Parts: sequence; C-alpha cells; structure tokens
Amino acid sequence: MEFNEKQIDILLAAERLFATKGFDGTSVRDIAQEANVNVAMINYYFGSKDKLLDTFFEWRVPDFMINVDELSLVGNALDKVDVMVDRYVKSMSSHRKLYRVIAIESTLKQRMLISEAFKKLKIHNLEVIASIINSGIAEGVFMPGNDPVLIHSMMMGTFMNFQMNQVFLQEQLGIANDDGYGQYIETTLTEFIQKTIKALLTYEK
Amino acid sequence: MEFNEKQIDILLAAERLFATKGFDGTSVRDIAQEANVNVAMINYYFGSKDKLLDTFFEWRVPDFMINVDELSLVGNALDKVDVMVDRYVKSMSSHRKLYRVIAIESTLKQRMLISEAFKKLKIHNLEVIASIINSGIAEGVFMPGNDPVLIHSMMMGTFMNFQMNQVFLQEQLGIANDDGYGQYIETTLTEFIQKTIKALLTYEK
DNA sequence: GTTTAAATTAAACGTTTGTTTAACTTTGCT
DNA sequence: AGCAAAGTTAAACAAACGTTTAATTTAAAC
Repeated sequence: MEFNEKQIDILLAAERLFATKGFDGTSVRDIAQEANVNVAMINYYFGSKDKLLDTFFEWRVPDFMINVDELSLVGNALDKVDVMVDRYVKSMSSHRKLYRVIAIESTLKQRMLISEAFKKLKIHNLEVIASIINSGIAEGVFMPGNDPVLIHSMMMGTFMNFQMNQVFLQEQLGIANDDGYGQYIETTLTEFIQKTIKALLTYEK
Repeated sequence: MEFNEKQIDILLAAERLFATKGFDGTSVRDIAQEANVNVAMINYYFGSKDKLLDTFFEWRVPDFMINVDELSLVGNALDKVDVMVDRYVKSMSSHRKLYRVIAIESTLKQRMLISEAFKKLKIHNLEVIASIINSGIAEGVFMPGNDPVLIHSMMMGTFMNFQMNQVFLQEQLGIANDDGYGQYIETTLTEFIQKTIKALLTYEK
C-alpha cells in the first residue's frame, strides 16, 4: 500500500479529527477542509468514508508490533518485562492520536469487522508476553498460573485509561500541559506498569 | 430528578443504543423506535438530543459510589482491597451498558463538560482507595510510595479493556456467550485485579 | 359536562450528511 | 503537438439528521 502526498494529507487529517471527534462526529467535509482538499477527492481516492477508515487502520497497524529482536538480547525475565513494557508504551505513546481512534471505533459493535487487522496484531503481542512469562518461570523467578491475556489487558487498559481520561488525570496529577502528560506516561506510568507486572508475576499467592 | 414511565423507556432505549452505536451513531428516530415512542416526545421531555445525554448521565451517576460503610467493617487492609475491588467490579459489571456509553462519550473532547458529574464520583472513589492504602501502610503490610491515582487507573482501565474488547477477549478466553463473559468478569477478572493490587502494594522495590 | 393543561401525533422545517456527476485542468507519453 | 489518463473542481443529489409546528387526544379539576 503506497500513498501519494494528497492521500497522506487526507489520512493525517482524518486521524486528527477522528481522534478528537470520533468517526461519526467527523464529516467528510471536515476532513476535506482539514486536509485542504476538495470533498470529492476523498471518495475519489478511498471510495467512501467507511473505506477511508479501513485504509487508515491498515495504514497504521504495522507500527504496533512488539519488536521481538530487542527482547532476545535481554538476559533475565525481569528485565525482559521492563523492555517489553517500555517499548510497548513508547509505541502507543508516539501514536496517541491513533490509539484514541482505535479505542473509540473498535468499541462500536457495527465496526468490529474492521479491526481484523488489529486482531492479528494483538495475538502477536499476546504471544510475546506469553513467552516472557514462560522464560521467567523457567528461570524460577516467576510464579506459574498467570494468564497472558489478563496481563496484556491490564497493560493495555491502564495505558488506555490514561488516553481516555487525560483531562481528569492531568488535573489530578497536577500536570500543566500536554507535553508534560506525555512525559509522565513515558516515565512514571511506564515504571508503574513495569512494577505492577513484576510484582504480580513474583507474587506468592 | 423523577421520571415517568415513558421518560424511563426513552432513557433505557438510549442506553442500549448509545452503548452499541455511540451517541453520534444513534439518531433520535432510532431511540424513538426502540422506546416505542413518537420522535417528538424526546424533545418534548428532554429538550434536545444533547440534553438527553446530560440527563442520562445524571440519572445513572449515583450508582457508582464505592460504599464506604461496608469497607469500615472489614478488619485488615488486604481484605479491604478484596472487598473494594469486588464491589467496584460488581457495580461496573451490572451497569456494563452504561460504562460503554461513558467510555465512548467521555473521550470526545467536545463533550468533556458533561462528565462533570463523573468527576466528583471519581474523586470520591480515589479517596476511598487512598484511605485503604494508608490503613495498609499503618498496619505495616503495604509499602509506601504507591499513588492511588495509578492504582485506580489500573483497576478502571483493566475493567474497561474488558468492556471495550469483548469480542476479541471472549474468543481468546474460549467463552461461549455474553453471560459467561459477565461471569468471567465477576470471578476471574475480579480475582486478578485483587491479586494485582495486593501484589503491587506489598512489592518490596 | 365543561374547561384547562398535559400528552401525543403526523407532518414539515431547514441543515447536514455521504456520494455522484459532469465539466475542466493537469500530467505523462508518443 | 496531440491524445489519453489522472487529477481536480463546483454543483447537485437523495437521504438522514435534530427540531418545531399545529392539530388532536387524553387526563385531571371543578
């Protein structure tokens, strides 16, 4: 899938608008204006508004695979958790707008079919987490009986909660601006998730 | 705030539709049909579609306060965590539809003002969590230095993630139907969150 | 039984929606 | 230069949107 300049303008404009107003809350005329493009160009290039969302998802998906190569370089399982969480949060944090779109739209049952591309992604990431847990059990540092699905849900959910409730949390945490919030996510929140997973995996009953 | 039968029909219909299709994705005609009511009745009773959402929020908010009375009966801090999580998840689980609406709509920046009612609610629940942590530290079983905001985010986020990704998770966990999913949330997921919080609060470094 | 207010209805209101059309311009190729 | 394809545009399309109107029915009060 390759896109010309104008198509990318449209995709980026759609990303900005979907992330703040939602898919249904954004009109094709909104997108056209935001992208400095004629309305008809959207249907000309993408076929329809729905297909634009499809294309948008497929365009962005590849950015979210956990890089397994980096993990294999790390020796012990505790450090693997740290690296995995760090990379995962950094990846999500650098595509915060996209993640808002996913969170909002993947929820709506009608559009579930669209997120097929994300299903494969999630399964891949689940497998990575499972392998880290197993290597930790083999090392004797992690307790058995912890479901990767639950740990993945916890990690994703905690991050997502920060994305969805930025206004409230920014105020609660006394953070002044958007940049500060991003920094908080990449430092304090990351450390919190790392600590939580390690605590959980080493917790004896 | 008191409502007659027909108003409640409309509110319940709106809840069902907003939860599956989102606010923008639901038309007033959809709501009217779902509630077996003339379209004009919605504006007659609630003024506008936006005010219907306002009213809907205020109508449902009181159900989500953590009951402090029950907690004060429980002796040690570890058990307090169990009770708190159990009550919280049960409360959210029994209003799953509502929580989808909140999650979807509170995200959209334009409608942030609406969720003012929820702000107070969240602050109340945060205070409850903070007091549990402090009592645990006083008992000498919890480590100091854990932010209630992060723990609350983790609990909320994990639950929310289960709400938002039901289709994917139900398949991953091999759960057949909606009821089974609800049961999983009230048992396995609840235990997971309890364990995670206790592990985190007792984790030494 | 009459009166007054509340409830309910079908129809119409003016916008906005996503999409298509048809005319026009630009680009690339021989 | 000439031609075909791709790109671009303003205008128009029917459908759906939230809301209002005006007429009618129901209910309550005296």
